[in-house]
Amino acid sequence: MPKSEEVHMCDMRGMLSFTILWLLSKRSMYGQELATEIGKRRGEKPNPGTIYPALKDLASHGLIEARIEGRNSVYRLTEEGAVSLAKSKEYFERAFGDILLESGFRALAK
Amino acid sequence: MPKSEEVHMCDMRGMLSFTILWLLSKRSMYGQELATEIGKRRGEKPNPGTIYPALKDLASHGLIEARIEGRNSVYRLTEEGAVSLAKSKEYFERAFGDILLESGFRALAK
DNA sequence: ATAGATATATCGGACGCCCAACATTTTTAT
DNA sequence: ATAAAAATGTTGGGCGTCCGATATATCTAT
Repeated sequence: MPKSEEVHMCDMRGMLSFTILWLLSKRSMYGQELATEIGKRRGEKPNPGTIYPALKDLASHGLIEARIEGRNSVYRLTEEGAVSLAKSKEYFERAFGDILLESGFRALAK
Repeated sequence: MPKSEEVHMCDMRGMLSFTILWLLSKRSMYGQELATEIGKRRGEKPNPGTIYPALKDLASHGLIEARIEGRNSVYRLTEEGAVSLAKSKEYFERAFGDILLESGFRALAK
């Protein structure tokens, strides 16, 4: 939460929450699914103590919503979450786009 | 500093330090130059209380080095810093590449 | 020489991420 | 029924980022 109020994310903190919102924009998932997906990107699966508080926080801000399904809490992106994600993506692209674009990565972007 | 020791960065924290290393890989700069450059990417220039501790920390880990020039401390990337940056870039590309690649951003990557 | 601008630096408090450890509940296998 | 596995959740401590406030030193005008 920078000074520009309404946007819950992101400064250079908030990358986990950003990733969660992005993943949920692809499809609804429950906690461990999310953790596994993040693990693929990071190399290591985040611990329960990392993922669940983040989900709780995002839900408390109305950016995601849970629906219980047996032993799973399946999360979906809310309208508000989609707006937040769009803004965060803008920020993210401006802040890191050129870093990502250089060198070997350019090839993948063809 | 994840569990994989030797790498000082990055998890999903460390984006500021990552950006600093990357900027210094382009050219040596002093603190306020770095802050201005980061400000272009972020929208707002980080405060002294953000930038200087980060520089101090990076220097204490041997990733950057200062040389005093009048009223400026000009920082340059060390060998060790270049190695750290390369690893961080790998991590970063794997963790966020596909997020950056989608939508409007793909056009810029031609 | 003095004033203002620029750069460096530290402090305190807040917050998001991170892990290891521990605890509980629910499903699945035996 | 009982054990194992899977998923959720909390706690405690540490770290990196972040800001606003405060302070000091150094250049640059006047």
